[in-house]
Amino acid sequence: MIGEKWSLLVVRELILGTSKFNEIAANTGAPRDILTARLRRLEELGVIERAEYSSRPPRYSYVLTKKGRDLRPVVMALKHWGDTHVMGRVMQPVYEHSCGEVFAPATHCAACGEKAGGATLTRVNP
Amino acid sequence: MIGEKWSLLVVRELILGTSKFNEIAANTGAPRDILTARLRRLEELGVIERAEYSSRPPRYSYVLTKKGRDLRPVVMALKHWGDTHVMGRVMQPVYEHSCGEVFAPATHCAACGEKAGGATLTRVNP
DNA sequence: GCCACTAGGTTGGATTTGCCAACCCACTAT
DNA sequence: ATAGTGGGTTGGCAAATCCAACCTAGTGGC
Repeated sequence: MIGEKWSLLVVRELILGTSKFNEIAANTGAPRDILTARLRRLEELGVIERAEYSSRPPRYSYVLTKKGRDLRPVVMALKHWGDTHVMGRVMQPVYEHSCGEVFAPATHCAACGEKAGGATLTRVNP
Repeated sequence: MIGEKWSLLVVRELILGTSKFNEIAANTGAPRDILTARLRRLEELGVIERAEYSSRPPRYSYVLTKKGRDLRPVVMALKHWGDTHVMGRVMQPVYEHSCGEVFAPATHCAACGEKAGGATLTRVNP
């Protein structure tokens, strides 16, 4: 669903607050025709919604649905991975947590709240 | 890097413990020639490693490097999203956390350890 | 009234990528 | 002798992508 080229980049842009067609095109580098196709597809999948913010001429802004917003952990985790393993330099922070520190994601167990590292997880039905 | 078609599915398989070419091909559904290209690419990117487990005839197993293993949070988050929003049914569990419960990922702040929800994050330099 | 510019696309044609079935080689097992 | 396994490679075709140019319907400047 979000594995097609450009789709997750579109979601990233919407998470970051971009909402207009041309901005998304510029920030992702996606060709405009492909971008149109992806936006339509993401809309029909219920990941994003199109809101008309002007009629005559018709102008639309794109926003995430709940389903789309729930992809934030995925994008955050991927960004963290990219910062750590791909970019050779420290990236400027994007989010700050309510504790006051720059936000970096850590995966915890939803049931107990403890950090979930390699050894704390065991496969079921191997 | 991992946005090409099949790449992240390959990583998923390796995370789940699959290591042989034919198994990866069967579990992902990727065409064999494309799979070959992806495996070579992931190897040169340092995400996976090829280990010869038999010479004459040469046979290889594929394993994740540290860089590749660090993608687990991404795959976990994506699986969680898919289970919640795409699959209409409850999936059989894959991991169990050391606390004894079925594992579901939750994103916390790496600095303070508190859960990181929508309102606890604020953008820096909007 | 004329020109340039913005926003959100659509179109045509070239290029790239992906898919599939078939084939290959070097073994092993029956 | 035959079939099966493992890890590929090859050729031909279909589909997706890319890019530049174009379109429509406005707005702003002079």
